[in-house]
This record gives sequence, structure tokens and C-alpha cells, in this order.
Amino acid sequence: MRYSEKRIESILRQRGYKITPQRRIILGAIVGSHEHLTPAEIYERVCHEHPGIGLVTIYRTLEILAGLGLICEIRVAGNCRSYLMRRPAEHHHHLICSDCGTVIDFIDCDLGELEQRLAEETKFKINGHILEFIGQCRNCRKEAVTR
Amino acid sequence: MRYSEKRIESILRQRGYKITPQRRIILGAIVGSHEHLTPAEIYERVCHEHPGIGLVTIYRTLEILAGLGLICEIRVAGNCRSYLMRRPAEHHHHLICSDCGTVIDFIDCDLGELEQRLAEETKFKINGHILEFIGQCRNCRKEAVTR
DNA sequence: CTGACTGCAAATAGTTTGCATGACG
DNA sequence: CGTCATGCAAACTATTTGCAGTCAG
Repeated sequence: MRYSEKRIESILRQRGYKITPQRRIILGAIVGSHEHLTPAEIYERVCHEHPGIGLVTIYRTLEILAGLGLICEIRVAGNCRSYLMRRPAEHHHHLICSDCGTVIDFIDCDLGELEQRLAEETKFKINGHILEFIGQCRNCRKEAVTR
Repeated sequence: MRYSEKRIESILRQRGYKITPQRRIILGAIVGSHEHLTPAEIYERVCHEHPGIGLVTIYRTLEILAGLGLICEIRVAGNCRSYLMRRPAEHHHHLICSDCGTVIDFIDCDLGELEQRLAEETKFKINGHILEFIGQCRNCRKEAVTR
């Protein structure tokens, strides 16, 4: 259950954003990938189809999409962010390999009770949460052993 | 339950690191604060006591301390990291205000079962997790209303 | 003494902004 | 056609690295 490209375009149009070839191409790259992509990675992929596209445009497009909640932004080790198609309603989390950077998604977590308690104690209005497990994936475990 | 300055110095010495005045001052700043501090914030605080100390030295010291697990590194919105005294054994998490950046710590979470299930399913060796709730703190909620 | 540490300056990485040109609607 | 979007260049922020001088042990 992810938004289709068409669906996203229509949402953008509704909000008054224009559908430009660049935005189409960027969207295509994100929709067509199940991985997390950094702006730079998207840039590389997209250069083939549309040389001359600016990295800046990618940053700006990602910002809009993330602002509308159509993609989700995560922050991984190092200093860069990475974006991923959001699976709407399907709130999800990440399991990240600290060695190779592989990211696996999972959806269930049961934090409602904790969230409610925290909200009461702190008077925060809680809008969401980030849950990431960090570890070593199977491959990296093997390598670590044989090394 | 946090490490004392003395304790940290002795750990550093054990590992072959030298105890320099700069490291003492940096340590003092972290130990003396219950907030999360970015390298730049530490720099500012420390400048008064020791003008001429280099931001670089702070980065390098924080790297060592985090590497030894004596402080913990978090990544907040924006592109910067921030460090905090670690409370050893007292695994903790964050509640972050998306408006003003305030960070509140909390310690309990009950993810053991989920962690175990994920480990089985993915064959990861899970070493830890990051759990952060994002929301608006009481003050920022008020401001948002009156604005 | 000597290797580890410091601080400067410069390099790097990621991201943002100003601005003139271009194109969607 | 007006307004928003693009792409270049330059600015900015956070962080890292090279190097020569300095100091803890």
C-alpha cells in the first residue's frame, strides 16, 4: 500500500504545486525504489534520464514531498538523510545494520501506552516517534566471525 | 547514576589516553550539564574558562568519549549531533520538541519482545535501539495557539 | 624523551539561499 | 501572462584532516 505516482501528482496539483518534468522524474525514482535513497543517490539515478537536473531541485522536491507526508525522511549514521516512499497508514520503523547500512523495515510496534503516559507526564503533544533498532545483519555477522 | 569526572579520567588513563587540561575542561562541561550539548555549545561554555581551546579538540574528545561509551550521541533535527552524559546501564530515550528542540529523557520502554522477534526473523544481531518521540512541548503548544 | 595531543588553517560534505531565466497552468 | 519552478553559483553549517609545534607521562 503505497501511493502511486499518479496519486502523488494529483495531490501535488491539489496543493497548488506544479507538475514539472523534473518532479516527475524525481518521483519516478522514489516510487520505483524500495530502498532508502539519499538526495545524492536520487541525483545519480536521475542524471541518466535527465542530465542537467540540479541537485538543488531534488532537495526542494524532497522537502515538499516530505512536508506533505508522502515520503518519509530518516537520518542514518553519517550526516545525511535518506528518503523513502512512505507507506501511508502503515506506520513503520527501521532495523539498520551498523556495518553495511542495510535498512529493513518493520511495521509493528506497540508504543501507544507508553506514548500516552509520556504525554500525560510531560504535557507534550506527541506527534509521532522514531524507532530504530541497530545491529549487525546476517552477512556482516559472518564476515565479523571469519575475519 | 552517572560516571564521575574522576572515574572517567581513570578510564581514559587506563586506555592510554592522556589527561590534558582541555580534556578536563570538556569533561567538566559535560558532566556538569544534564542537557544535551552540541559540540558548538560545549565550545561556547568552555571558551570562558579556557579561551583559545579549539573546536577541533572538542570534536576529538567527544569522539573518544562516545567511542568508549562514556557519553551518548544523539542526532536531532537539523544536521547536528548532540552529546550527553551517559547514564550507564540506565538505557534511556528521548522526547524531543520539534519546535524548540527541548529534549526530555525517559528510561522505560518495553521492546524486548519485539527485539527478540525481529532478531529471529531477520537474523540480525541486535545491539541496541533508538526510540524518540517527537512532539510539541507545553510552551510551544501555547505559542502555537496564541499565534 | 617520545608518542599522543593541540590548534590553526584548509578541505570536505551536505544543505540552503539569491537570483535570473524558463515553463506550468 | 503571472507565478511558481529551475539551475547555477555562492554561501553556510557541521565536521574532518594535515601539519607543525607542544606537553603529559
